[in-house]
Amino acid sequence: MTTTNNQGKRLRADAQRNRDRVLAAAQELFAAEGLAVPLDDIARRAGVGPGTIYRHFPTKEALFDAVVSERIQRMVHDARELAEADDPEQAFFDYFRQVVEQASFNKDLCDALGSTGRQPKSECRETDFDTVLGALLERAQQCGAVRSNITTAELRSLLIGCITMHRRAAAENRSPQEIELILNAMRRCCPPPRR
Amino acid sequence: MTTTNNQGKRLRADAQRNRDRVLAAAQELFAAEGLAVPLDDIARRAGVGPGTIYRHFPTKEALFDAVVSERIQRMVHDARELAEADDPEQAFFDYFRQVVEQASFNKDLCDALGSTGRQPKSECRETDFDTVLGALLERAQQCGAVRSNITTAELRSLLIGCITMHRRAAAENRSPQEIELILNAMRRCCPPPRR
DNA sequence: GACTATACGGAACGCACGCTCCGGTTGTCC
DNA sequence: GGACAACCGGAGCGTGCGTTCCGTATAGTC
Repeated sequence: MTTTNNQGKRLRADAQRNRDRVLAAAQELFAAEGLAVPLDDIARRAGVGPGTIYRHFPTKEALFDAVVSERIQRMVHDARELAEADDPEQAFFDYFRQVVEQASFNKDLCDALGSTGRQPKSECRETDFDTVLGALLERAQQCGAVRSNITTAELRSLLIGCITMHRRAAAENRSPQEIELILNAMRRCCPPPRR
Repeated sequence: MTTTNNQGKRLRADAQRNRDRVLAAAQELFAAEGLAVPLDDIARRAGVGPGTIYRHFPTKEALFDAVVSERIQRMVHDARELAEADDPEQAFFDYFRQVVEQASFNKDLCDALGSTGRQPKSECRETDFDTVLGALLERAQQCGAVRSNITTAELRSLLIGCITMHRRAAAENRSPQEIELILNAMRRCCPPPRR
């Protein structure tokens, strides 16, 4: 993706190249370690000095937001596609599972979705995320697949809880069966026996 | 509680008093802010210099462990009492709710229970905690109140997930209804409608 | 009241990390 | 190919925090 500087002009070729490298390194390291990773590590991984990062992003948090925003945007895109699927039930549960798994392997998403305090830039992306999540939920509820007394706020909370559990299960090398329990609990009524 | 120094002798009166003050301040601040609170803050709150803390605890983490261990020990004690209650079902669910609520208001417990990496000293306390949790679970399962296909590891994961959700609900000023959903899901079969 | 081991406070050290600054380099345009 | 603007690397600054050190104060003992 080509980028423009603050005067609206195209970036010089080397600047664009370095910017891409920084973003790639940041994606990798933020995913692995979350916001806690030192900026110098990102610079080293990108083969770049720390100053170069600040040429492109005013602050470490801005870089983090850029990375997270893009990831969330991709998830929102997936949700929009699923929102038109034939089977609202499967769309809902597939998406839930998908987000849990993705966030479980991306510590940056955990940090971003989990924080109740707001990020400056990714806020709008998160609002989008809540919107599409609500849309998937509503459709699944209307067709009777999901309990009608679950709100979007509760769903998001359940999502974050499941992410926590999934990470925990992964750390303990066991399959996250307890998440199935919760998925079944969200269904309309009497879930079938679990195993 | 009177304490002895490393040679087994009783502490001097002022040392004992300061130690108590440090512990009290640490309990307060760790509960509010978790492990992240600066040690100098604890010292100031205790009306003591930083050096004094190090006279009693070799490291900040040791102080944290002391605080958390005591809190966990109290929870273990509660569980042991409940393990002999007449109604295993109520004992189980009461305890679950109680732990969730307590951890929700004590960030130090979140940090300790939530971390998959091990603490050096509180480890044994946590093992105790797993043991009593398992005992409560088993009794509730044997009397048919709780699904038989839930393991202790899964229960603990559910517990931590619920703590996450409870904190989130509290931050959003709503009642954590999604936790009731999970509690009902743990019951043997068809839960009654939620509201 | 004097003596000594014990304990205290707080200044200071070391380190990690976010961020800035500047002398040198490189792309771009004519 | 030369000139200029854009860009780069990395040394270094400021800050916050865990931890240590040492001159001073005080509890316990005779």
